[in-house]
Amino acid sequence: MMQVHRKREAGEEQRVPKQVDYEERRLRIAEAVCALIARSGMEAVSLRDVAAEADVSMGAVQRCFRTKEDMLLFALEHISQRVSERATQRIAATSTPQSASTLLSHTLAELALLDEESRAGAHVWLAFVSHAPASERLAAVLRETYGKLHDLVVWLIRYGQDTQEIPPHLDAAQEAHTLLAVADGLTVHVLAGHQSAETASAVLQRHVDRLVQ
Amino acid sequence: MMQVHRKREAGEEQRVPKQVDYEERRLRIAEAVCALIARSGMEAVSLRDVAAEADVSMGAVQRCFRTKEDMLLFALEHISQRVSERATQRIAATSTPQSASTLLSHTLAELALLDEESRAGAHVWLAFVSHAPASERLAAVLRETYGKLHDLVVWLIRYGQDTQEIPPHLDAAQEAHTLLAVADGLTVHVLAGHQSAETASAVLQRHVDRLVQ
DNA sequence: GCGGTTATGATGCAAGTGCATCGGAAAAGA
DNA sequence: TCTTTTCCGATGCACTTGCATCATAACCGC
Repeated sequence: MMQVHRKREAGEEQRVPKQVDYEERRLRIAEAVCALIARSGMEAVSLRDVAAEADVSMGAVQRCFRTKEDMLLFALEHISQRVSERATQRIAATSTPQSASTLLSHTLAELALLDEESRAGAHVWLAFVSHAPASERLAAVLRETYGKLHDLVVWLIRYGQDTQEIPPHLDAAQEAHTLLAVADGLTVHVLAGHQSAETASAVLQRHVDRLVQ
Repeated sequence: MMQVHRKREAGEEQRVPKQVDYEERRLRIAEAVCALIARSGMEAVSLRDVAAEADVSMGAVQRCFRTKEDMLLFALEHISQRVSERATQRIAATSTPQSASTLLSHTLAELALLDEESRAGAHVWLAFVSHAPASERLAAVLRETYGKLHDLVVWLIRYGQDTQEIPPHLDAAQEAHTLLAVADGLTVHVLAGHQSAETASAVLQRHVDRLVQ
């Protein structure tokens, strides 16, 4: 504990400083893991390749993470957090109150990871889902994240019901499940090349539209 | 070609017969691959483990498939075919004409791989989707299968429109995309432990119900 | 029967894996 | 300035991987 970051106080002369920011390094490695997964799948992730991708030595990777599984777990937590964060920010950032409909569709589009720069995230996410049965710890993170996202969508639906955009007789939890399922399914379809991102977001939009009627 | 199965005509005395049914062996190996993927993920699939799981020698595996990727490809084609087959059979097997609604929900439940014995299939399918970017050949199979499934659902929807169960103004292709997305999304959710198979099929059922109104 | 053909399972091999170890360099304390 | 402590990155190691090779064993037409 008490991990103070003392790095780079003085003028580090072109050499990497001795004491490095661990948190930053971890994130950097997590990004490298995601890039590798997105490029060649999860089974292509080796400590060496990760180190090379993150442009650090293998020893540094091992220092940051005790085992490979720890590293993968951190990477998953990283992108989980980023996804939830982005979604909630999208909501909180709207200074002018928007309609529940647009809020919903924007949030879900965010969650479906349809835009190009989220493609990698989609890959990583799916890779972890399909790897989950092999690691209970990964599975736990996935469950937790899904739980949070579900709660978020439920909240949005209830908000829509409060503003009378969404029929009050609908079961918010059920609708949230369906919406999340559509989003995830579209993610899969885009990733599998069955749909383009454009048609996918159109499908999503239409589904939300039908909900608000 | 002209691969006649002459195996096991005489009384094979406890020793494996010399000429073996290749097709059967391939299938057996494919099953072993699926079992391994379902149990421990795709990166746990090694030729040795597959051979052990299928209870054949490693040489036999190498004889059946020139490379590991060929093996995986065959396994994917195998389960793809099984999934489509099961779905179409579900439709064709109904001697008494059923309502489009029940046909749709049954077919989609089949495609969502929700029942317990399809769990492994779901795993395998998802593993391949997340592995697809690393192998164009796998991706091609996925696209083709998704295309077929999409056509199937479109056909069902049009059928429902013919029988006036489904409003004629709906775009069958679009609805099919949504339905498939819901099915796949639910597959993901069940696999990730976010939903139980029961709630998932309830969600699916409700979605179909709303379609037919 | 019997050579010829073919399938078989064991073994070899180079490359790659995750992880442990270690010499030495930088920071801290005197 | 000199020890001490911390920490980094390279190397080593035991193991697994996918694939190639090979002697052997079973079937075939003759």
